[in-house]
Amino acid sequence: MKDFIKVMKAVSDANRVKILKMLQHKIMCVCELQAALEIAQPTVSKHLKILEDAGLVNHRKDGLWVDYYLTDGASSPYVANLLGNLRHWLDDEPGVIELVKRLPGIRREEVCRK
Amino acid sequence: MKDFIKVMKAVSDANRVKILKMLQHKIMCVCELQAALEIAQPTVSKHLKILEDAGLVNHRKDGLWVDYYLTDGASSPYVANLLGNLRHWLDDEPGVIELVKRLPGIRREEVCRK
DNA sequence: CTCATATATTCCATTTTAGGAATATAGGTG
DNA sequence: CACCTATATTCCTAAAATGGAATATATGAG
Repeated sequence: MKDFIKVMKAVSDANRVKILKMLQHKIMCVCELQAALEIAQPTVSKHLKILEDAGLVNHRKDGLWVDYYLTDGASSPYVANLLGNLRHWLDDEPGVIELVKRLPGIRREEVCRK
Repeated sequence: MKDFIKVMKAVSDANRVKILKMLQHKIMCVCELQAALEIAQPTVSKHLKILEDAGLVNHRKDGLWVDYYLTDGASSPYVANLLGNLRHWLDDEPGVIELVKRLPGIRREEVCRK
C-alpha cells in the first residue's frame, strides 16, 4: 500500500508530471529541467528525489551534471503501468505541448554556466 | 492535466484506496464504510466526495442511506485504467485482506442505527 | 408537525507539501 | 591547493490535505 501511494503521490504534482513527459523525449540534467520548468533549482532537485524514491526515474553522473532518465518500471507494476500510459497520456495537454516544443532549444551548454 | 492530477490525488490516500477496494466487493453506504474503516463519519463523507469528484465512484440514494459504488470509468482513461488495475492490485495487502474478510459481517441494519 | 437517523457541511487543529533563499557538497579546472 | 559550477540539502514560509467535533440537511416514522 505504501509503495502504491508513494507512486501515486509522485505523479500528483504538475511539475513532476511535466518532468516525466520531458524525460520521455530525452535524458536531461537538472539545470535543463530547471530552465524548462522555470522554477528554482532546489525545487527541481526535490521533485527529482520524489520521483526517484517512487521508482519513476534514475540518475547517472556525468561530470558536474547529473542526468535523469525514466526507469524501465521494474520496481513495481504501478510504476510500469504509469510510465507506459504516460507515453501517450497528456500528449495533447497545452502545457506539455509547449514544453516539448521548447525542448530542442534547451541544451545544457547554453542553459547552465551563467 | 488537472483531471489527471485530480485522479492521482484521489488515490494517494490509504483510506480512499481502501474504500475503492471494498466497493469492488459490494455497494456500501456511508455508515458501513465508516464501520469498516473505523474513522469518523464526516471523514468518510469527505473522502467519498473526493473520489466522486475524481470520477471513481458514484452514489445513489436509498431512503436514508446513500449507497456508493464504483463507476464504469467512463469519465477518463485515467479512471478507467486505475479502476481496472485496482481490481487485482493490492489484493495481497494485509490491510486490504483484513478489511475484505470483515466485509460480510458489516451490514447496515446492524452497523448503523445506534 | 415532531422526532430520530443517515449523511453532508462547517469549522478548527495538526500534518504534509511545494517553493524559494541560503548553504553545503561534489566534481572539474588551473 | 584555490576556485568555479552543477546539484543536493537545510531552513523557513505559505498553501493544501487530513481528521474530528459540532452543526446543518434530508429522509422516514409516527
